[in-house]
Amino acid sequence: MAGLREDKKRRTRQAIADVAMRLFAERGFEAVTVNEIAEAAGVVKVTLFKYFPSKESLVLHAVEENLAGVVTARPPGRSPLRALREHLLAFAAAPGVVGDADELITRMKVIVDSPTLTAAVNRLQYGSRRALARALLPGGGPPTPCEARGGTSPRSDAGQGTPGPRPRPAGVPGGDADALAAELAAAQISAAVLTLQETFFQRVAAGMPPAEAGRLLRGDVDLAFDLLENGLAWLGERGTT
Amino acid sequence: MAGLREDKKRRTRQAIADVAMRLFAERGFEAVTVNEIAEAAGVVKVTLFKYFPSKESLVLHAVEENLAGVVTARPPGRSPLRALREHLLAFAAAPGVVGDADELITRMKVIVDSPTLTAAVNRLQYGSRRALARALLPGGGPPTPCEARGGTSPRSDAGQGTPGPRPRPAGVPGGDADALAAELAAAQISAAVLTLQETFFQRVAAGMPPAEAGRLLRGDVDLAFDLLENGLAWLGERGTT
DNA sequence: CACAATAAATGAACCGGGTTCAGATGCAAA
DNA sequence: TTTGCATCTGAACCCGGTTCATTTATTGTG
Repeated sequence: MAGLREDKKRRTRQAIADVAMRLFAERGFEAVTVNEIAEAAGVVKVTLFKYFPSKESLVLHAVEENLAGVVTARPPGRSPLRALREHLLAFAAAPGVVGDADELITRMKVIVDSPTLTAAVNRLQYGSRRALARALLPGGGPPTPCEARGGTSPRSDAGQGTPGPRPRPAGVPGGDADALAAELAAAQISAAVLTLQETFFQRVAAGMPPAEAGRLLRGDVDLAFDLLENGLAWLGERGTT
Repeated sequence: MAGLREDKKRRTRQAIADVAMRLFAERGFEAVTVNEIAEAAGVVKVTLFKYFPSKESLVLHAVEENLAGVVTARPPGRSPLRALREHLLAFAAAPGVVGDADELITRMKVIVDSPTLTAAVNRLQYGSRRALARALLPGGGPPTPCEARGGTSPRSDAGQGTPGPRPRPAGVPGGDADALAAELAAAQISAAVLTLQETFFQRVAAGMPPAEAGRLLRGDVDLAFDLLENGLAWLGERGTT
């Protein structure tokens, strides 16, 4: 109970992560081998892999967004998009919530500078995207308080403009069209969020203080969600042409 | 010119690719080692890697979409979204354009069944997305008839004028908002296209004949691009929710 | 306090993807 | 035929990651 053991484990884990970040910051992610990290941390490779499942996880262990949770946990009556927008705005208001600023900066620098890590971030996003798709489906969000029952049935063609997934593909059961629409929406949303993250990361990695980057992020979030809500029809008539 | 050498190279390459696909189809991508492939193809590992840069490229050597090209090559007056939609519809009309159907089916089965390969497809999409972002920027598409500026690099223009989307984030130079809007649009578009590809892949991998899958794809493309153009505002009022 | 039971760390071998290098082989032009 | 060059080969190597048997603690119990 005293946790003399637990404590040592915690400290070992922290030591590994710290020395890894230090080496990555000095020489770049790809130029450091896990053996070096382990040796510098006073352990052996196999021990390192007992604490972290992969080399990438040494950097990304804390970097994960779960959009699906935000959607399923939203208060009743709030649209998924609005919930997500507010979630991101909240993050923008307090970007340094985890760890201190300097460490955040170096971490983002390391990520942005390493193709392996950016690819890994992409991969994480892929997972969160599929979860989001399920959360967007009526039956998908398990413990959602609102919304009792959802037929696989159609959406109400709510008048204005050209709303949602209108023309049901012929010959496909309704559920499939719904599922595809949810998948497409999730893909668009998480792609937009990833882009916001990247922009934020790059600003911070370039030396901008997190608070300032957060302020800029606020505007970017609004831009992104306006695009998501209103569509890209403007793409035809760009200003300068 | 006779190319006795070239010919042998071509046949060797084809032999490697063929035997690799056969083994992958039999036992799955991850369960086959490159050594096995090389041996079965009558070469050695090093030779294999001279023909294909990676194990993944044995499957994905032909699978690549270039959306940026479609956008920059569009006829004048056509919006990028319309050009892309028509490009995908054209593909849907003739899905078996490359290779024969059976080979297409097994290849997609292999891809869909392998997490490594789906991740690789994702990674490819990341590349094409950044190219698309550049193509969507006014100065980005080099051979665009209109606005043939010789702008070398992205960052040059301090353009003024109303950006596509409405509210310019305060305190941000115009070029950045434009760039971000292009990046966001590209992210949304290529995410949607990837989703369409995945749906198509999965249908074909499940045994649906490519022509039939193409027919379904047509409806999906329209759904996806309607969503892209008109936005996701409908997400709030899902039908029977 | 001593003594198991248990958890964790170690070293060393192994695997698979990918690269490097010196040397063998063989087409091709002179 | 000779020379030159591209290609193939074998074998060693690197790195991320895993397996396994063994050792070294820590903890809970008699």
